Amino acid sequence: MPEPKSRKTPEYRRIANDLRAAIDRGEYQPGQRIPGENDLIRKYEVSRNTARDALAVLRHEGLTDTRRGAGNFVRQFKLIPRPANERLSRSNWGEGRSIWSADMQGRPSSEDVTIGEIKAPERIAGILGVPVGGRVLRRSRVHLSEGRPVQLSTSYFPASLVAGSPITQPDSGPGGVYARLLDLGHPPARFREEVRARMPLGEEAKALKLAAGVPVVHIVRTAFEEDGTPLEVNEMVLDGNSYLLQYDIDA
Amino acid sequence: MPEPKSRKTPEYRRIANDLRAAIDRGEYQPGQRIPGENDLIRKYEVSRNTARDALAVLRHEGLTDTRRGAGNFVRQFKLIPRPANERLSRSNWGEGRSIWSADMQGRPSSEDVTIGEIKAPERIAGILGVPVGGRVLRRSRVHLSEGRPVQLSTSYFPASLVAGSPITQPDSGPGGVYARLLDLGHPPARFREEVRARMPLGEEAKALKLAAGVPVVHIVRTAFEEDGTPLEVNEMVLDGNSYLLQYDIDA
DNA sequence: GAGTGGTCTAGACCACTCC
DNA sequence: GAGTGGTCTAGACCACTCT
Repeated sequence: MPEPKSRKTPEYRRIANDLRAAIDRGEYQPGQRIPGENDLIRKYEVSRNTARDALAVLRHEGLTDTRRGAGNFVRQFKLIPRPANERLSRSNWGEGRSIWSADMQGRPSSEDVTIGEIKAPERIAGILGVPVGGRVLRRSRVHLSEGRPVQLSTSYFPASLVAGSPITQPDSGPGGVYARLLDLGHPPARFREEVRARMPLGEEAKALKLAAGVPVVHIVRTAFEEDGTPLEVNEMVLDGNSYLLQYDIDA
Repeated sequence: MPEPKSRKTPEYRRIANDLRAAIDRGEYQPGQRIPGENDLIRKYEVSRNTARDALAVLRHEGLTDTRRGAGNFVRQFKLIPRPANERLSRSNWGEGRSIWSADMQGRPSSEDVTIGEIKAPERIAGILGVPVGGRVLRRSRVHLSEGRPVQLSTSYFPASLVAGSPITQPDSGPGGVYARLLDLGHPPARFREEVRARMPLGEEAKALKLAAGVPVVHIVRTAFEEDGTPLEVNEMVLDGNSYLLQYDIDA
């Protein structure tokens, strides 16, 4: 067979490298099936576990999807642009469009909205500037794109700030929660987003139907009033392969 | 796709869940060793591969590091803050501090700086507005934090723009390349960063010494002149577990 | 029904660290 | 040297898809 580039590269990695190179060369297009376990067993004369290990490398790199009973398929990445600055500009939410619908080009959708008052978790209390255990309103939702769950979002507000407002209702009305904060006399003036990449927890992987080897983007957004008072903390977990985050910055 | 948890969770997942729960409960602190293959074989009376599969789950979730001959250890996350807006403000690079040293609180370090003129790759040409195959200057470097490689960075400039300037030299001088663009009469006025999360390619994993199951953050930053002319494209690949990206946004 | 991947067992030899 | 994880073999039964 081909020359080992290094005596000590394990067989399963060499096989994985072969397959990856073939994908990069375009021999297997997105959505197409690549050779399966039995193909690799025959071609490379290895045991089943070694063939499996090779395929697992690609799966964990996020290059392929594995479908039981069918095979391994080159994954396709279609990115959802997420222009943070436009999304959060007052001219956007100030005029009856919600942040999320702006995202989806007029095809808003979310499900499993759950709302309730809870005792502030420590990290949220710290950001919102309320006592640990103080009351906060929690709004949780799953956002869909083309029927697929792509984002988990949980917002926290000081309970006293939003009591009795539509923010406590599943449908927060035109312009979303930021427009309602404006109605309450507390328009958000600045936002800060803190972004991390990590692997999903088991629950997140399930809720977002993530394939193995797909990282998530974890965003914590804080909305501030003009005077610097924090109004809302929004924790989001996005399918890392599906999103392209865009930020505009002035020099 | 949906998990048939109704009945049977595979044994290796149950073991992984047990271990994860113990880590979450704090029974194993960051840096501490968790039970190894042999421990699991004895405790759960499973074969070695099943025990290995359980440990692999945690490794691929990024929760543990595996050290050959030593064991599996709870990973510790120390985040490097990366405040994008401050980093890129003119008051920062305009006064002799480089973007990177601002990052590192006065402990700049980078290695393997490679500079050369190349023919513009397609995606770069498209952003910079130069013909495909046109000449661009490429500056590549590896950034270190505490001796550890944490970021790969490759910048592209239209070759004609920067010819003869210190930007073509390994040491671009005080304030870095943005200060030099100012000297050339083309100060950057706006930046756009496009952020994605994905699993590292083999080369990236090696260059950043990434453990298995650690995603990378892929950032493409474009610097624009006041009139919207693109001046530079900087492609960065960051250790996803090490960075906390911070963006400030006005409503 | 044939083929696929998911899980699991019970061995083996090796390279590495130092519990 | 004992213990650890890395790689590999050669079987097995199962659940699932339909290549």
